[in-house]
Amino acid sequence: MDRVLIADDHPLVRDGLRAVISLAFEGCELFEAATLDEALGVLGEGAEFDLVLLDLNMPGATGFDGLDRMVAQFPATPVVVVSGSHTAALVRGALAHGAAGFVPKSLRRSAIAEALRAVLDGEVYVPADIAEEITTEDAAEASIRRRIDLLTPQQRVVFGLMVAGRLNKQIAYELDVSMTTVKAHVSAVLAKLEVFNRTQAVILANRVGFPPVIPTRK
DNA sequence: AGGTTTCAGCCATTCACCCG
DNA sequence: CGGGTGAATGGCTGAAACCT
Repeated sequence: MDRVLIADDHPLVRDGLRAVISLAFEGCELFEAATLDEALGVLGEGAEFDLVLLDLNMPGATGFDGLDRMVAQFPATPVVVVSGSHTAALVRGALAHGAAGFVPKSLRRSAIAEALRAVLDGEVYVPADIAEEITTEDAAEASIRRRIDLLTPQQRVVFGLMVAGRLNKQIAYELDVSMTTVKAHVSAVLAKLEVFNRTQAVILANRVGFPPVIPTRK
């Protein structure tokens, strides 16, 4: 590893990363940036970088847009996200936006060095515990989708209206059937989704992005 | 025949309202 | 304020009609 850019607005964090990298990768040339524009400027100077360590929350960047801009402008440079928080959703989002790895700031020095080596070897690095959490979540969501697949077409329509927040009475009106019919469909949906009430069903729907049904009848 | 859709009837819970 | 009452709503079950 020859050239690394550390992009973080906190000098203390930059110092810490600098110490870890210079210890683990002897002779490595280190560059620093405190804002997103500064980081993009350094990368745009021409010389190739082996790695960028990017903080998601820097001046000029909110959410994943800083990562997006960097990946779009320098697709050949691996970007490792360095973050203070490390929820499964955040890690998943970072990877989806093109990050080559995710390193929590709470990680041990040796683990950070290992993570950077893994990325240099072409791997996508995620801490083991978070990877496990993501795998578990993926399995749970797959299970929800399997259960939703069991619904009949009419049950899916009713479910969609439930997700849209409609009462049984409103669903009955929208579909031009009796309320008891709607209740039967709702009961079938709850049984197939293995939940006890519509609130839990709607939560499952939102978790996997099941679309609400927008009624057409006036 | 078996699955889907529809319905009536029933019970439980929640909430607003009224009355003492 | 607390208890009784009725309406609204959610949910379950059994049964009939319909479709493939």
